[in-house]
Amino acid sequence: MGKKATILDVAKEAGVSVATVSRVVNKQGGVKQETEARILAAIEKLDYVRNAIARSMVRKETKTIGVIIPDMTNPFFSKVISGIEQAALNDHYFTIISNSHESEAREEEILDHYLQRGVDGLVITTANETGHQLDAFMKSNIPVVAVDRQLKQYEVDTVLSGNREGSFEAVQHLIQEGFRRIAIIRGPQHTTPGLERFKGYLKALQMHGIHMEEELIVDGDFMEESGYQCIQRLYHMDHPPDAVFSSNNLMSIGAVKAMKDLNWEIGFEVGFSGFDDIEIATFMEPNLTMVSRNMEGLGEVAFKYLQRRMREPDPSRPKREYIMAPSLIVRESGRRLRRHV
Amino acid sequence: MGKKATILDVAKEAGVSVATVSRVVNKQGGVKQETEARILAAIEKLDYVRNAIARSMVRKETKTIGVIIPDMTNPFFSKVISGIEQAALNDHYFTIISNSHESEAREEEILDHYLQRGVDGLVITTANETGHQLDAFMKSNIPVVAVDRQLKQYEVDTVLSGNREGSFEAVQHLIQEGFRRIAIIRGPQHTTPGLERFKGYLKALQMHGIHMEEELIVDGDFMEESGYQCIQRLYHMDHPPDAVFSSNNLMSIGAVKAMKDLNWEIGFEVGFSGFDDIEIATFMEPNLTMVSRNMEGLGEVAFKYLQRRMREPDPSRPKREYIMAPSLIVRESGRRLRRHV
DNA sequence: CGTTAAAATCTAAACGTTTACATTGAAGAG
DNA sequence: CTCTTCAATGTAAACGTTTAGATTTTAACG
Repeated sequence: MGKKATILDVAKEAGVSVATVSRVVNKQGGVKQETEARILAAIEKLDYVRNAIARSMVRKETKTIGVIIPDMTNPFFSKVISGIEQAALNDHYFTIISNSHESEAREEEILDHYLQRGVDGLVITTANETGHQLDAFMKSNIPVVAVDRQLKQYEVDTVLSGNREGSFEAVQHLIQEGFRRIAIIRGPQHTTPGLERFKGYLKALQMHGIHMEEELIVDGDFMEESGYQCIQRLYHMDHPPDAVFSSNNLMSIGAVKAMKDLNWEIGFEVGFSGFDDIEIATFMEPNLTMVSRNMEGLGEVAFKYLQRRMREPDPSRPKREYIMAPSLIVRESGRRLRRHV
Repeated sequence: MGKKATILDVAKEAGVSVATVSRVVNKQGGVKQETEARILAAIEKLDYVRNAIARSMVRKETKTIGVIIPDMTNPFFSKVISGIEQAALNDHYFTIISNSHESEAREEEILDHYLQRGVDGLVITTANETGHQLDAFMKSNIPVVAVDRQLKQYEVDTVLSGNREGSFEAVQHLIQEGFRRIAIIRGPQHTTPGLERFKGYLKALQMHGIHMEEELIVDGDFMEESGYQCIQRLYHMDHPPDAVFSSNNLMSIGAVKAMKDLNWEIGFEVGFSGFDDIEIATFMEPNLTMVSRNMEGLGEVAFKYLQRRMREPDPSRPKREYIMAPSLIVRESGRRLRRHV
């Protein structure tokens, strides 16, 4: 196993200059058939493969985009990433992915790495929407798009889902089915999804003339365990709610687990709906009414936005905001069920 | 926004040579306190950030590893990747991830990209265990480790789970609970997990003197839909099985869905167990007995193996094989339940 | 055959680092 | 005062491409 063949080796082998080889490798045309054939043969013979690093060096582009999300183990993010990666690869871009674990420090570390590495673009679901962690990044004029959360300090394209609309529908559905004392398990209020979904909840109550009760609002952190805890809390209240809306997938899982453990029967004793569909939704008895969204689609749009910025860099072009409408999948958990005795 | 500052700009600003700057940036020592301070100041002033591309160019390493898996939307893989990424980032390596969608063509495309990009190592769950898709890759002496599937044509480190042991235990458990006509939904037999899990099934039958029935062996492709179809087929047989073992997570989901649709009551009419735990396992009534494994751990080990090869390249060092033992989580679906009438 | 235009090819600089080796200056030894 | 040593720093080549501009070849035409 000798050294790797370079473009110079190929040039020598084919008896031409490196420029000519470069032209055929890049399919730029302007090379005689015969010469091209000779070069192709040399490439084949020497197992030449073009060094993308050297190429990036002179072209000043890496054909790589960075993606930072809190946790790719969350099905929502893994699907979003999958959408991004798919769209990117079709456009011959690579995707570097890192988990921030919701840690701002980790996020900055990753950003610094990305900066050194020189990604052509960045997709981020930030751990902190109001922070300044992107200062250095912005200075270098690398396009950024925010997904699912906003970047309040910066003017960047953003791809969101209709958080407010989604939770509004889910809660309204509970109301229409006759539930009145509806609790919400909120997500962190300093995040867009957390806050907006709460607003949707409020709006639904208001539109139907239902008085909001402070004690029916409990706070989780978008993780499973907190969903579990919140249900425990609600169940043991003096006047438990007659329905619960959960603000995200992981908390819904925890919530449902708790209800099962408490034998708090969904549909019969308590109504339920939640944001983001989960695998278990269709398996439960009764099955669960959920807000569903096209996660892969979200990722695709994010890449499309990024792509545009990468192709036509123009910092003065105003930022765009894309909001993808979610849909409510009505199943049974939002209905008032009565047991046939 | 002017051009980015280079090491030369910093050198000029600080009134030293690029070599000295390089030395402080790389913390190599041998630089006078005072000089270092001046250089640090210049770096600060110019917002200098070292260009990793140029660095890679001369160091001939990219500090990047490539990961190819069939589908990161599958919770198993997303967890494995998460483990890899975590371990890699701790060691200051980046992780490039691509989905092959079980397509060999896609896989080769990705490999080619990785080759050009020059990853320092590769972790792969290959779409085709007997193919020659890595020929080009191997020529360049880049370390490779296979995860969850083997690379039959190549001598590479491999990280697997105890597929045979896992399914053996799961099936044995069914037997011990009194089931006799146990069907298996197999995965593709040209993959290690597919084949080995089948072998575990056979071994369990054999050890307990149970005669294997051809018709109880049905083939899926590790995807949800095939699990659904297989159950349909089994249910409508003249003599349906009294228990079913499913070879992977996605097929288990499909299987359970089908059983629900058919009203084929798990635990009462039919026993069930499956390889890889799934979220819904604990929510079902009865809940499901499953083989569970430490997926993040699998990823971590994969990186460790890769790391060793990257650090101490020695093609003659024999390949290693790590097999992580799974554990059976006994719940109710593997028991014979009787309804209290 | 000479001229010209177009096509094909070549030359060499540039990209931003790292690093082997060279140089400088100062301290210490004799 | 000269020689040696060592620490600090500098010089320049190398990494493997791309590409603008220069040069050569070919084809076309009269």
